[in-house]
Parts: sequence; structure tokens; C-alpha cells
Amino acid sequence: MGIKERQDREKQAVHESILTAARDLFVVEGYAQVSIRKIAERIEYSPAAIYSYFPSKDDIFFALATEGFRRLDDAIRASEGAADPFVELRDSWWAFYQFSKDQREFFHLMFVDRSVPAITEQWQGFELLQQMMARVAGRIQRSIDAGHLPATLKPEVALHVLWAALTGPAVLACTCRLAPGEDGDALARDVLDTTLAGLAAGTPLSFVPLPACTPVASPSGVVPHEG
Amino acid sequence: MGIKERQDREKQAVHESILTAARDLFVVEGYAQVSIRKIAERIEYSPAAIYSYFPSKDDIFFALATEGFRRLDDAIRASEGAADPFVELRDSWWAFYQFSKDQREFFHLMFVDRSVPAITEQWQGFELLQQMMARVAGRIQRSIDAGHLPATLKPEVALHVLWAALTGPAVLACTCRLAPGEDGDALARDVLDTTLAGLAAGTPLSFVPLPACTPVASPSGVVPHEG
DNA sequence: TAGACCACTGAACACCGTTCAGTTACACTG
DNA sequence: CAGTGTAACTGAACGGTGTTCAGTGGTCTA
Repeated sequence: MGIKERQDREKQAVHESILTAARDLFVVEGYAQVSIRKIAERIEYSPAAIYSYFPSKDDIFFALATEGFRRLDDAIRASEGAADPFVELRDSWWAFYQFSKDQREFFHLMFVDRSVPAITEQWQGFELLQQMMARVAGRIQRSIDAGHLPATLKPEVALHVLWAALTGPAVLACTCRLAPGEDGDALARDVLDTTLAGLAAGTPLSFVPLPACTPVASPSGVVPHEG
Repeated sequence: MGIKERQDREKQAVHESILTAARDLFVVEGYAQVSIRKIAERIEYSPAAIYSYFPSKDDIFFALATEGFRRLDDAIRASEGAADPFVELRDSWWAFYQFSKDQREFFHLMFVDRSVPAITEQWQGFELLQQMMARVAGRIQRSIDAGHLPATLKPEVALHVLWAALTGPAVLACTCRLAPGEDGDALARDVLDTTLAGLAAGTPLSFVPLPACTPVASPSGVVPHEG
């Protein structure tokens, strides 16, 4: 009874072809330029057919964002191998930044675009993300063990700090917000080295309340994040 | 001969009302939800009338982004006053982060949204931006003079590093990319303190070439930035 | 072979940004 | 005051968007 299998295979093939068409279009033209009709034309189906495979356009790009995390994982794993654990840690984050340049549209989808919903445990790429983070956290731990970073540093805190700090220059480059003539690579490198130096300096993190900061009343309404 | 003046005033009033309507709509609903037709309905003009005042929708939001820089400037100036120059410097960047939370949609327009074109010297807010940067650079200089930061540090380099690093947590919060349950404020504070500690540690910046990093061939095509 | 199922289509809906011919109200000129 | 020119403004349209839905046609099942 291979009929069901063949049908499943065929469905899967169309499913894949939609993703391939969407990827091909958005990698060169960006999210905003990709329409359901263009995807449909490319795979030689009617626009309506796509809705048998994905509930909405955003779901197609959510799937691509998930693929983006796999690609990022590959890039970070490819940066393994340096003898010095601290150099290897630095390579991880340089790979993260390089990913934001080389896979610009994927990066935008994963970290910038608001039409991609927030990260939750339910998301199918969540486990991969955790594995990826665990891998980098391992490199941080080895740097601690080797004495490059203070023993008081929690790897997961350092991980988030590095992640957030490096996201900055990556986003600025990705959204063309660098000052005219500014060197994005130099900026990213400076941010990376400064953050690593700051972590090495052993600043207490996530514990001290902010002293003497300008008090700002923040309206704490729940901000829905675009439908 | 006040006729021309009155007409100019009236034109200016409509011009303002368009910006006001656009601002009111996008502050609560976000850029994507604001349409020319909604703005037109709000100011009780036909959609086509708006094109007598702004060449395109993007130009309306470009004007609002410029206004956003004025608001950011206000927020940073309001953070002045701490006795210790290093605390005042820290307050500047905390104000920057708070701005990204309190004026979420403005921040998004200014630093994240790709439909806002790249910053150039021709842009009318460029001078304000430079003044704002000079003000913060002055705070950095005072921190150097007071011995909180090394004398070898170039204020403008430190400025860009802080800017880029703080943009990271702000963007992650703004685009809902924080891990479930993650405290955005704590992350921003950690990034800020780590970066300041890194700068204080006197890491050489913008000079050393990257040693032992994974070589990545970057396709250096000019990436046009969405029409 | 009859019937069920389901992938798929064509047409439509309600939007969008933008353009343009044409109207209308107003200021200036003779 | 009458006529003219100008510029603001409108209504309708164009070509696009994401999405929905009734209907069709082919394939598999009983």
C-alpha cells in the first residue's frame, strides 16, 4: 500500500518547492518584495493552492526563520577548532556576526522582522536554539576553566550578554544605520572585544540594582506585536 | 500682504495634521498598520490630498523618524546631572535603552525599520544627531579625565561601541526576540555594565587585525536596501 | 462502477500606495 | 466687478497585496 506514501511524498515535494521558491525570492529581494503570487508563479500553481500548505504568508517565513537558525547553527559549529578556548569563543561570535552579513535576509527574518512571532517553547526550532546556546555556553565554560574568564561568571548570563551586544552592530549594518563611511566590521570587532574584556573584568552581573540612574516612568502596557 | 502668509500657515497646519495623525496611529498600532487611507480619513481629506504634502508614505515616516531623534535627544539631555561623570555616562545609555522601551515605535522607525533610508549627511536630522553624539562623547571625555576610563580611549570609538552594544538588547526587546521569561532590563543593564567595564579595561580598539578567526568568504555585492 | 475525498483553480473581497483628469474655490488682473 | 489663472483637492482608477470560497476534476476506495 505505497499509494499513501507516494501522495505524502508528493505533498512534501510541493511543500518544499514553496519554501525553495520563497527562499530564492527573499534572499535576493528581501521579505517585503516576496508575494504569494510570485511564489505561486514560480512553482506554477495558483496563489490559492499555497494555502493548502501554509496557513498564511507569515507561516512560510516563520519556517524560513527556523531554517535560518539551522544555518546559524552550522556557521557556529564551523567556527570550532581553535586551540585556545578563548579564541574559540571569540570565533563563535565572529561567526555570528559574519552570519548576519552573509545571510543578511535570514538574519533579518530571525532577529529583526516583526512579522515573525516571538520565540516560545512551542516553536519547533526551540530545541535547536537551546542546543546551539548550550554549545556556546560550553565554550564559555572552557574559557572560565582555562582562566580567561572569572570563575564567578555564569555562562548563561555571559551568553546572553554576548548575544545581545553582538546583535547591535549586526542590526545596524543590516538596516543601514551605520554612519556614512563607518566600518561595520571594525565596529563589530570592537564591540566583541570590549564585551569579552568586560566579562573578563568580572563585573557583577544581573544582581546589583541600578544606582543613581535617571528614574523614568515606563508605561507598562502590554504591547501587542503586530498582527 | 498677509494672504501668502495665511496660506502658508494653512498649508503648514495640514502638513502638521498629517504628521500628527500618522504619529497617533503608528504609536499605538505600529508602522505596518498605518495606511495613507487611514491618515486621510483621520484628517478628513482624500487620500490623494496627502500627496500634495509628502511625496510618499515613506517620507511621512522619515519625517517621524527625524522627530524621533529629537525625542531621543530630549531623553538623553534629561539624563544629565549626576555628580560623577561615569555615572552620568551610564545614565546616558540607560536613557537610550529606556527610550527604546518608552518610545518603542519611534525607536523601531529610527533604528530597525528598513523602509527608512540610510543615514546620510544630507538628512535634515544629521546635525542634531551629531550634536547628540558630541554631547555623549563629552561625557565620555569627562569620564576619561576623571580617570574612570583609560586615556588611550578615543571618545568617538567608545561612543560607537556603546551605541552598537546597547542597540542589541533594545532591538531584541523591541522585536520580541527575548527568550521566554527573560528580563530585558536586566539584560540591557548587564550589556551596559559589561561594555563600560570592557572600555575601562583598556582593550585596544579598531587597530588590531582579527587573529585566528574563521575565514569566511563574504559575497560583497552591493545589497540594495528595499525599495 | 458509484461515490467520496481532496488538491487545486478562478474569481472575488477588501485592502494597499500611487496617479491623474477634472472640479472648485480662491487670489490676482484688467 | 468680470474674467482669468492657479493651486488645492477629489473621485476614480491602476496594479498590486493577502486571503477566502464555491466549484471542478482527477484519484483512490468500496
